[in-house]
Amino acid sequence: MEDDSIHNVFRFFTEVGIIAQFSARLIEKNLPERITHLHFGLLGHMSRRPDGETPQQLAYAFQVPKTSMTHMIRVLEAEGYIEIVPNPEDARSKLAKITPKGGELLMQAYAKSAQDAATMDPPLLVAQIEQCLEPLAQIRAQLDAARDKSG
Amino acid sequence: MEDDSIHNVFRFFTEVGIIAQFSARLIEKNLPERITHLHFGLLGHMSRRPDGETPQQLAYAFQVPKTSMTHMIRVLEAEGYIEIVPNPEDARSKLAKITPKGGELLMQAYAKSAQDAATMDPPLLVAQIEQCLEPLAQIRAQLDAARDKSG
DNA sequence: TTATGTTAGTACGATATCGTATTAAGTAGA
DNA sequence: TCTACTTAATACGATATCGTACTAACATAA
Repeated sequence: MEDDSIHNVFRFFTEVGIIAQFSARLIEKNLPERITHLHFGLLGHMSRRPDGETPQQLAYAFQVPKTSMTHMIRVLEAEGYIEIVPNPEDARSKLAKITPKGGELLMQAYAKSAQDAATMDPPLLVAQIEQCLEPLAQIRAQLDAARDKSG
Repeated sequence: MEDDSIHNVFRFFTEVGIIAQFSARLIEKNLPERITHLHFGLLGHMSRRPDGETPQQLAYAFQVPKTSMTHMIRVLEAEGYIEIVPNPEDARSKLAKITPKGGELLMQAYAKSAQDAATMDPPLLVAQIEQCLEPLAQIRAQLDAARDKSG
């Protein structure tokens, strides 16, 4: 790879890192005390999987260690946003499912954050976001594929 | 803002979040035990500011609480990657400067990560990266501006 | 100069992250 | 059905994050 390309890759990662941090804050401003953007992501993930997922699957999907996922799940359960039920297919395992209260939280936070985003400079922002959405999705898919090979 | 646009904003944040997490891991694989991608970012930042910056400025630049920055700086200093000197302009304050050892670490980690990125399978989509670099920079600038208003 | 308010950094404590080791359950071969 | 191996989740401990409260230094006005 050429020097210029390498430089661009790092610059890309830097921009992406800053934006990610910003979006995390944007979301967390509209979430209760102990709930983070990762919890929000978990709820969104589960809302698309009504049958529930195992902690293992969730840890993989969010690329965090299993022990961290154990802890996050406990917090969500303690607050009533999800419920943990035994996994009928495997007695070692469990299934985490979103509750109505969790769905409620998800929608509320979504709506409020959308409101916040709308008060910036929507026309410009929206145009630029739409401009990089496809390339970003492709890059992410690529990184996912690379990660599956290396672990 | 329209429903579609809102949806795209969230999708954008999701993609960006995943990519950011990936790049963090990519870098941290090439850093010593206690050093994270945020420390790496700090060193890069300081390398462009040979006169040093105050913890306050660093906390603002990286959008972390002051107390978190205090801790990060301590780790970097304990490992010899930066040095802390009194701020001649303000006796309450300090200046953090990168040391030669810190510059060394920065370059090594940069080189190794570049190597990793270059040899990735499947190969990185450099074209797509370059395609969204400009829009991303503009989005980031816009978010920076919004943040300055709200704190 | 004193009084009042602001700012830089940190001590401290609550909680979060995550690596290592452990337990319980599943699986496969002899 | 043993035995050995693998896997899901967690207990535990070290370290990190970050909110609150504090101290010391600065600034401003009277």
